Amino acid sequence: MSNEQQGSGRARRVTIFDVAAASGVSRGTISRYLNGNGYVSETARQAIKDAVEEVGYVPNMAARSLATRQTKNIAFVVHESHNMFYNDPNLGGMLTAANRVLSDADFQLVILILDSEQTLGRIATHLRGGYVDGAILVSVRAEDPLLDIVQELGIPAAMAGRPAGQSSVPWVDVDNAAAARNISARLLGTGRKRIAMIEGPEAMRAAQERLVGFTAALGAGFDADLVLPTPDWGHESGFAAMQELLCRDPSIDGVFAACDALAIGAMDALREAGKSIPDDVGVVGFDDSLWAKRSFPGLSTVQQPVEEMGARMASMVLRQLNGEDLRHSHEIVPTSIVWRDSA
Amino acid sequence: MSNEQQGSGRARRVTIFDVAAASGVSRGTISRYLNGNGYVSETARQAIKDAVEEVGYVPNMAARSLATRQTKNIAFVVHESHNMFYNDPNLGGMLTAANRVLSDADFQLVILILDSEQTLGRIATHLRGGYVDGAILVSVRAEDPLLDIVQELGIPAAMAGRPAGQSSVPWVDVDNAAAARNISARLLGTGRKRIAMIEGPEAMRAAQERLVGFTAALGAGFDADLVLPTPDWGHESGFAAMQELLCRDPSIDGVFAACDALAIGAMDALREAGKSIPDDVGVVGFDDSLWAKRSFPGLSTVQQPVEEMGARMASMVLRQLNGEDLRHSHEIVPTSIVWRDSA
DNA sequence: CACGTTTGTGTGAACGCTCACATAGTTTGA
DNA sequence: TCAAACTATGTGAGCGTTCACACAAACGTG
Repeated sequence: MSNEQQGSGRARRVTIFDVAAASGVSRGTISRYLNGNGYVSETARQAIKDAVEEVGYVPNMAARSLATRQTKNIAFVVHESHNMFYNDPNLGGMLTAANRVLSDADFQLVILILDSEQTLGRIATHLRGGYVDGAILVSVRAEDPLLDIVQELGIPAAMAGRPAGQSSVPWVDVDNAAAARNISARLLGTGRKRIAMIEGPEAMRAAQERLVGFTAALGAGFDADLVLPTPDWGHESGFAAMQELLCRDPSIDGVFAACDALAIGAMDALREAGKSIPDDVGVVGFDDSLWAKRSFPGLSTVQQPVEEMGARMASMVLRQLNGEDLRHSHEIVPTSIVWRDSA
Repeated sequence: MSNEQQGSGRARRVTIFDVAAASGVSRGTISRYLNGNGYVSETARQAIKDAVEEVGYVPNMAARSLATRQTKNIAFVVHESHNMFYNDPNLGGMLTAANRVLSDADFQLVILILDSEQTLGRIATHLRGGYVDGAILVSVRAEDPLLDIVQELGIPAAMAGRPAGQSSVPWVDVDNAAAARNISARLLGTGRKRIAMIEGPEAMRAAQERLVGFTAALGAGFDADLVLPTPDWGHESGFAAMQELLCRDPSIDGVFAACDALAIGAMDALREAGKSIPDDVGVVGFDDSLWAKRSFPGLSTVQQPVEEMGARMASMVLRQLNGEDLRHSHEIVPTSIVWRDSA
């Protein structure tokens, strides 16, 4: 059934020479046929095709990479410590879309997980060692060493989210301010009078931008006392922030949380305080993560066009591979709102 | 700040020859130093170390792979269509653990997503083209072409879950029957009298095994009428199955669902039927997925030792790389129970 | 002190591919 | 009709490593 040699010694690999022998055509022509450049006659074409089939030839990537200096691999680097990898469907969407775009261009996406100093070194080696032709970076943190590495290497790259420091790596991000303004306006439209915002870590750009949108939406109804930053984006922080907000003003009837996890935490706190959602208080979030889908009641939130982002990052890398200079450029993609039952 | 050449032409790569020139030592010695085999004097060692630093040398993986016929890469192949990638924390745990084990052995994990016929072909090429030395397969489906490819190629591999057909690829799985028996017994221990099971797709081994455990736990209290298979593992199927079960016997006071999604669906159906959980009916699931954590009330379920599984698969691959013959072998790992509020 | 061992080093040939160049036949066009 | 294209093919060199082998020095040991 299987035709590989078993047992003693490693079987000699099938090489382009075998195809040459079987087809009666030279290496050069076969290479041209395989890579689709240069002239190959119809007869040769057919002979090669049959020979490839006959001997079971598969090109050796290492040899090809060595000769061409490219691998047809693109890295998708994920910070595991951000933990988004498992909880965040956004990441999955980006992955899928990027994978599709790259596949179409005959590139293979390889995902690298960054979860320790040791891994950082290995990934750096991976990138500069010529395993990949380009990189897509997601969940990049402020002052990320990865960013420096990619920049220094000068390999084609793209990242999700606006970088914290200055960096030449092109990025794609959503219009946080517009999204925040839209969903806040919609929450306002349900007749709420006292709307609070759980801001997220105030040092982070995304949090700041979302606050801008929130402020714009509320206009005169804005009250700085009802905006509370949190140390992180986590569920527990949302819980604590909501408790604090309720202390400040028990009459709060609407909450915009800067991410879904914060919103879920806030809902838990509200429930514990005896508030009903959405009757007493309307809650909206940001991200459209799994939590939003499975929370009770379903969380109204901002849906990020993650597929779009993934696809754009992929094509940014591809374009750079094609010689375009995309340094310092960026793209902003629009969001939409998913309205469920929490407001 | 950055020292790479900009602009015209591609910069010549730094090779082992540059290190040789800078250190006054030959290629051979440098190679021995880098790979840690053979003799290298302390003086040479130091000189090489300095030279590597000085010229900024990083070994070229393609060249190394070509010469050694190995890549130090292990593939982690995921069926995207199973959609577990995004929803299932189990997968994330396996990934992390496998990554850790492989990193320690100086291997790099690369994740490949299988989401179409086209991708299948590409991945097959990737595997046989010599991009990786081995593969870890998760969410393998019955009659998976991937399994055939891996087997035919004869590359070191390991998979999660007992394969449906016969296959020589070693696998790791949980003791489904024991886990099902344990959690069913525990549910029984809460004083339930009429316990139903939502079995899952009855053609699937995991479903069958869990049924065996369930039957064993119930003993004389078992009633075949209260076991219902479903067409798939989805939430909607759980909902429908629960409705059917309630028709058959409205006095049901306990439900064991063969996976969390089914359990969540069942809970929704129970709620709709006016039953309170856990007072009227106790519900338990299987998997400890995100759904279980965020459901309301929190779902009591079986926790799979995913890290353990990931680590074991990784070391299975490593051991095969080391020459061990693991074909037709397998390992069973024990589960634990996470008791929340749904029963 | 001659001889085997251990320690250390350099060199040529792979590894399997692509690319540039050389060569040659076959069309075109003035 | 002869040169300038276009079409088609083969060949040698090179991509950057490792590995086997040859060699050489230093070190016991009988």
